[in-house]
Amino acid sequence: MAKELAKAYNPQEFEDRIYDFWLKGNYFHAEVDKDKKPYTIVMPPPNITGQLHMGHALDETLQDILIRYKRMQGYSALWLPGTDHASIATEAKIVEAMAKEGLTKEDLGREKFLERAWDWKKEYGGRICDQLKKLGSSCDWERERFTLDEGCSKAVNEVFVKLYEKGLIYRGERIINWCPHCCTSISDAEVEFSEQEGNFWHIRYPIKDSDGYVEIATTRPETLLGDTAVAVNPNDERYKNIVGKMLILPIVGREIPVVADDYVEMDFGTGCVKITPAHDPNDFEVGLRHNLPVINVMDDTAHMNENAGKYQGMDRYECRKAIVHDLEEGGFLVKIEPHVHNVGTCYRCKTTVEPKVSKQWFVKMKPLAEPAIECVKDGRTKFIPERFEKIYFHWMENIKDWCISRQLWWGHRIPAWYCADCGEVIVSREEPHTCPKCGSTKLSQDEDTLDTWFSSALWPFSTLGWPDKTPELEYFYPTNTLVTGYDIIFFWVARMIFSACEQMGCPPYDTVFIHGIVRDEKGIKMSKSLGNGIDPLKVIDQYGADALRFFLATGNSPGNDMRFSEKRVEASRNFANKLWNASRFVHMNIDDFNVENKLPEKLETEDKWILNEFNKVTKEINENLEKFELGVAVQKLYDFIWDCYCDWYIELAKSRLQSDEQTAQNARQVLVWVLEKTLRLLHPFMPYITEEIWQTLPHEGETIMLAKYPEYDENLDFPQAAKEMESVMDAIKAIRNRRQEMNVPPSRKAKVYVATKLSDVFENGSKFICKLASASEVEIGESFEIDGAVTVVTTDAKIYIPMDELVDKAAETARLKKELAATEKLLAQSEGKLNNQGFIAKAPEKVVETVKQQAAREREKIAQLKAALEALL
RNA sequence: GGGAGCAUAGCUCAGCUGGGAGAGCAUCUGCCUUACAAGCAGAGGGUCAUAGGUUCGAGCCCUAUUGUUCCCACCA
Repeated sequence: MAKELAKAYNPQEFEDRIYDFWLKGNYFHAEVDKDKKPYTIVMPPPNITGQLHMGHALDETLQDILIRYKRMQGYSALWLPGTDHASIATEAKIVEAMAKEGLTKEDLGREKFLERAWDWKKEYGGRICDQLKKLGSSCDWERERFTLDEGCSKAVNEVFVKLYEKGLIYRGERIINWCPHCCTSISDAEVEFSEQEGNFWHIRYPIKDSDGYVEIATTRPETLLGDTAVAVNPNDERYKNIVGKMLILPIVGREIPVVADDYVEMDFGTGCVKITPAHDPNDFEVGLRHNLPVINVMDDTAHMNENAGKYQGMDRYECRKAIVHDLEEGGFLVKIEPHVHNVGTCYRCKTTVEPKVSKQWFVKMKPLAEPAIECVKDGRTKFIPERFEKIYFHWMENIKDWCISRQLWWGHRIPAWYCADCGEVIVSREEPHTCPKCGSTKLSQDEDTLDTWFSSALWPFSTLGWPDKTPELEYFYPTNTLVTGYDIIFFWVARMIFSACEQMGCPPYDTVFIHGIVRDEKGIKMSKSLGNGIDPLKVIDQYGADALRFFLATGNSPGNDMRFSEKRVEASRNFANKLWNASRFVHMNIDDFNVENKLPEKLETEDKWILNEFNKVTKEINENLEKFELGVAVQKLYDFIWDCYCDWYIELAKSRLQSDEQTAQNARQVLVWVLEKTLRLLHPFMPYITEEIWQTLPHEGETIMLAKYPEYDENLDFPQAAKEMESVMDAIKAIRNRRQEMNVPPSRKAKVYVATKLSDVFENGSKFICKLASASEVEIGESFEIDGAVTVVTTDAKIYIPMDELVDKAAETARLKKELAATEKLLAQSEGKLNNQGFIAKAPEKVVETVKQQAAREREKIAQLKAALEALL
């Protein structure tokens, strides 16, 4: 490691080196250690197809802050990384690549296709992990997992078989969402609704053996081909007489019945609804109730099939046009009304999904949802922020069965086999060789794979070795915190919770820490199609990972979206630079001496002040971190480092560093001690720079990563000294302010007279007033009578600066009067409170005391101001 | 249709269990004060969306309203 700091802060020069140093030291690795308490985070596995984006950067940063904090607190802190096979996304990518070679999946066959997929995974699957490393992520790479690896696959089969045996997984013909582009079923959660402009086509359906007709309206005329009834409300007087009669389906000529069903709303449209059980979820239900035939009129790519007669082969939208045309020709079309409606689209490819009857595998959700609701209700798992619990409950309470089979090859193949001879369905952990029912060996495995989310739902325990009883599982499970965006609560969080409750008997973590999404500078969601995404790697190249992390941590409050802001990344980099330079200053002053990282016996007032401040901020940061208020914590650290340590303490220490050896040595020790502890406080947020600096300072241990996280220490409380120091600091600020107002350059020094009751305090502080308030000399007394002086009043002092030629008596008087009026107003407020019986009686004692002190200070200041005014006249 | 978030300085946002409004950026002024101009010292700028209510006390709690964003459901 570096022995000294480079002149300029240049994160590119050390970030990679430090990451390697951590890896070599194996510091990220967490072991089962009975002497330590475990703290576990499982990383939301990024897709192997993914490239690091700002959303990952935020998610990873928050996790790394938490895990580093806990590691420094002495936990055996495991952050378990991994990747997701992302069946649908990856398969699409490979199909796309093959298409360039003029190949299709079918050309290659399942086996060869999977070989290609695995090759692709080997080549690109690790890319996202390398990118995570750039951020400084301290995950345990030895324990890296993949949702399709052997262990996870074993867990998947185990769960599938167990649920099947319990009757919680079944196979059946249901209406599912079909994506004609991805050519697979997708779950309800994977359908996104988007508003689209369309039409209502009003169509006449003639009544058989009559001149009459009924009028229906539809947004999808092509589904007419699959109509098997028209429904009306049983209470609808208008249609009572035709219930049970037959209609002639226009164009097709098929006879379909009129049925009565409560599902139909009388007030909407014409009160008649065409029923297409094969292509609409509601119609499907109606069809079941009335025993209607189900006629599927489309194939897997949403082209019309053999049931569509002359329309066979047309795409669904071509067919729509053709049907409308033919209806018009046949005189069936009454009118066309423009209509905006919500259309379900595939979350991946945005193609309009086609509801379709299909034989699929489902998870029965109701029994699984109950314990998952319970564990959040009783507080075993809590969401931060809490409001997401409502969203979670709402989803869980209204959950429908989960369609888990996908017509894809890349994924966990469904562990079900069918007997060609007797039709027996065999669900088994291992491949069966004979049918247990008829003994046949003609068994074939189900062609489908499972929804990607089925395997990620098991992630918190499958990655720790389940279903085997491993020591890791025993020790690290249940995990502690899950960090993720609100956008995948349904996809993932909810499914993890019910899976864990079912398989493990307890929820997978105690806290779900939710963050928002990172938008672009204008507040628009970053997306590939808009091209407004900002590449975190480029930001890291330019400003350093620490700056990016700091920005992501500060801009953020739990559950809320944030905007990317290059200006703020730059400000974060500037903060790192500030810390860097402060550290260089410390080095300049300690390098030629033997300085221990230990507080000296004798502490000056300013030492006590900085220690008091440090202790205060340490306490607060710990509290904030425990409550997941990372943004608040890091803001406080920023203020402490910049304002307290750099702008004040270093400046206060400068004169001492020039003083006699013992005085200087004491100052050096305090400088080092506070800096070293402060670096620890900051380390979880800015791991690289803190390690780089820490290594050059006197320290114990190999790495700051494993240094103990500072805690509140009552021995560092110095309230009295802190107050005294602040009196002097107030005076300095007030003098600076006055000089600035009068445009006096710092180079022009002036003697300062301080009239105060706290003569010891100011005697001690006079060197600071000289240095920091451009005073040539400070004289302290009870009172002074000085002509032609500028007067500055603070609570504890009345200060005169004789600068005859600059003093404008009238202006001076006006200014003092203004300040007097302001202070009197404040005092009136304070006294108002103190005279209020309700306040005295009901406000906490502490608050009353504070107001009393305020009032006293205000009175003091008013007295000073009045005296100063009098002196002027 | 149901639900949620947000509304605070010119801009972007913090503000933790109610107890004298903050930061970054921008603006203005003065400084190369030997760690830092990616800096130092100062200044201006806010009826905390609106109207009620609870309370000794409200940016924070309650009710309503307006604007805005999002989630869920979905009537053919």
